[in-house]
Amino acid sequence: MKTYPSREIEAKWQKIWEENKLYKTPEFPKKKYYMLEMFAYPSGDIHIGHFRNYIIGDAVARQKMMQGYEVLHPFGWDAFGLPAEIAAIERNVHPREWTLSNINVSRSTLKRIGLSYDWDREVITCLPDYYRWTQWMFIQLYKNNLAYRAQSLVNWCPTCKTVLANEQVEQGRCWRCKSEVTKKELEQWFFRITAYADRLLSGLDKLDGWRPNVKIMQRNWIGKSQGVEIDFEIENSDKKISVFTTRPDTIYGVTFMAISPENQLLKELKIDSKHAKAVEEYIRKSIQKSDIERTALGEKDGVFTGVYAINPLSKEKIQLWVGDYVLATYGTGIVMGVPAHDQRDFEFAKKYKIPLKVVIQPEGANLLVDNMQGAYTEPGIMINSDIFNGTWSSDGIQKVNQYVVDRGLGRLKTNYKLRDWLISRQRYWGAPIPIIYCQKCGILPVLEKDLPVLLPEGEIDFIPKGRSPLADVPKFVNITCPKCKGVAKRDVDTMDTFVCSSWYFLRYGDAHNGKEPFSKEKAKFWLPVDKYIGGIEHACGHLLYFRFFTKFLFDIGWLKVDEPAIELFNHGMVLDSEGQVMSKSKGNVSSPVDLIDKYGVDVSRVAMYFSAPSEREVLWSEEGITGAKRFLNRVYALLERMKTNGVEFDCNSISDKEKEIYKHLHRTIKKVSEDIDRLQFNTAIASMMEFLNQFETLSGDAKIYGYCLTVLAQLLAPFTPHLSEEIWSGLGKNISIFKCKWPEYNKEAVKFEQITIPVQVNGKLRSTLVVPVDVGEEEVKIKAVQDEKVKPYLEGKRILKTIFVKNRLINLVVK
RNA sequence: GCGAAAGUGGCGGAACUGGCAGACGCGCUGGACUUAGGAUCCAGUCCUUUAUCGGGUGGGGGUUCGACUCCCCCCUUUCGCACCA
Repeated sequence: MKTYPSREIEAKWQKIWEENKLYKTPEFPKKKYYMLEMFAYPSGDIHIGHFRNYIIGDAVARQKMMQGYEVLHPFGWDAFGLPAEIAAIERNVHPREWTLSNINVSRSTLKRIGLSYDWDREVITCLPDYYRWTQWMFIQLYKNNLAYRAQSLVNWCPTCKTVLANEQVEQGRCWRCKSEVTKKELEQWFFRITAYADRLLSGLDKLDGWRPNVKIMQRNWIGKSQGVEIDFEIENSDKKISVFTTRPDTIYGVTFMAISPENQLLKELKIDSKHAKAVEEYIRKSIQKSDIERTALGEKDGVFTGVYAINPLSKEKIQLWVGDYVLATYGTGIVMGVPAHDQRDFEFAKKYKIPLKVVIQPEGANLLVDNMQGAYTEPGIMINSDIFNGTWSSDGIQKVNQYVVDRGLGRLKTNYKLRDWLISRQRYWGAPIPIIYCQKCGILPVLEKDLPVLLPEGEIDFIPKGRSPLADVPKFVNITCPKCKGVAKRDVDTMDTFVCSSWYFLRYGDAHNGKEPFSKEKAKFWLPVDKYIGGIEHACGHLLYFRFFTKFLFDIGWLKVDEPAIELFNHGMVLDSEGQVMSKSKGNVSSPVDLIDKYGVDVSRVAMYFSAPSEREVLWSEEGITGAKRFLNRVYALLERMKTNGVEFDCNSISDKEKEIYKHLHRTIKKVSEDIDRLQFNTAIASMMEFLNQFETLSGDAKIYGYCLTVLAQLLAPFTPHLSEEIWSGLGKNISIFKCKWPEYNKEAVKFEQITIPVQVNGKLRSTLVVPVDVGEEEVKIKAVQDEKVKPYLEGKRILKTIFVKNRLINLVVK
């Protein structure tokens, strides 16, 4: 058998699709479906992982088209950002040039794959007609007090020489260059995402179409925890310091307090000369440490300040220590140390010989301070706790809270791990922050009519120096104040790329709007996204940010929905055949271009779909291609073998064998339809292979031949669009297969007339019986008992019980 | 450490609500057709056995007439968070 002419077929159909604008989405169609895949970062040509992501979305989009939906299936480029800038510096070209040329290469690859994108809606975030509206978003956030500038301790990447958002620090390292992240005190712009913490959390409960793991990751990232803030007085001072705790039931066990070295309160405390030097030294050393040095491995350390605090409940005098195991940015930055009931405090106290005090006693046991190998953190009975003695600790939490609140010793508090989103970057390649600093008028947002604030082109030295390269462009920096017309300066930082990608999905519905980011009507029509497909690596970054933007735009009346996507699907990664992540440095990157050059698009697609279910990772090797190639060759050959004309046939005049095949076909329609719904493409294809195996036994002049081929072409169309179109036109159709209705299965035909059911004796398979479908227990039992293979197992035994499941099995329990 | 997912032939994987484990494909073995086969077609392919019997879904226990599937304990792998008080 010759290989089918994939190259010609692909070129032919891609041209026809383009000429007929098959994938152009109309403006306000009757029945909409928004199929979105995460847009691409143009750091080179697209790789095999993109290929997988996009062909998954493409299959869904195509099936939806065939089901009568007008599908919004757009594509775009996340084109600003550090990686492009770094690559451009390495190659000594302008980031813009580098980015746009990558986009051109990648776009033409995507077009060669023949994906069903409406290219008229393409979005490129680094172009002024897009980033103008990114800046507009900033200004709306600013006007609503959700963008603010603050001096704070921020994550600093010493290699990239820029600050990073919390979400961009992975295990203490920069998400891009993997350098250890340090802290720096800087004044920066933040988005107040924490104002939405509760809604971002509760909104997750409504997202039934999101896989649970992403929701769990977001929940953990938001990290809501309810507790109480308790005030401690300082001895010989009128100052008070507060701690946050979720275990107020252990309050009588506090034997020290620890404050983080960065805490500003340290400067206000009166530390005597005996301790001051050691404290200062300790603070200096801690702040220099990287996050990794401070958190991982090493044992906890600290230094005593000489200051004492008073426990507001027990009135005991306790030592105040500085310890860099205390996080500066969580709670109040001060913790109460309960070494008997908190493992961290336990380690710290052991090291510095701080006393332990047991206040929670496990039921029926007696903890002895001297014998404790670790903290006891489980619930128990409160002891040594004055009026609370005898209370079960989990009830004690409520009671102590009440006590504290009633006496004004503290207040209930909810804390989140989620921090505000730091969005300024000291780099060139991003959307400039649209803010003006006027000596007289202060901080002013750029007037909306003056947008975009253009990124200066031309001779710019964008090699990182630790300050934004824009600071060195006087033409950019120095302007007149829009209010007083006096001397003013622009903000010289650019925005985190994740700001650009937080709203791109809204632009697709109205990609060329020059007056607004998007029209409200169009957004109302297209949103929410029906299905969003992308990698799971964005779980706590982009996928949180775009929810935040959606909620914000909902609040200010631009959107009618407050969650962006109904369904989220995270496809698995594509790894090399040894299970390694593909990367340029390892030289194990597979290119989809090589693949489609060698085998054709449809064969490559089938090989990828068939290799694993979509959510699972794929160890990619070309070995799997063979099966896909054979399969499609055999499908193509069906057309040449056909000797009948047309697809009509009379149900009453077909042979039994044809009837069998007809029924098999309808079971296949059912299976494929259901499998596409749950993105189980591997089993959808397997079922079509099974059908093909039977179909091939049919002679070319069989009455149902044409009909079977028609339906098979349709079922295959989401996966092999080019081949399906070719077969379709070969069958005499003169309209695209994607404009024709997706086949529906005949409910009668999918039923079996006869089925084979297993006969078990004591749960072990002994025989099988062929019986009419829906037959009753008695009839099956009679047959089963008489079965030659079953008989020996019944000899001399009594049937105690018969388990019969209709159309499933019969099990005889004997003794 | 905490959280999540997963562990099935030589390999990728199937078995959706407990009901014939290994669909479908790759690979392999044998055969056919061929000057040739890295093309195609046919047959076989979990282990053991000539066949039956028996065993078998990471390991151990349990529930059940019946467990890859449910429950408990353990092991391994991958991912996420990582001193969040």
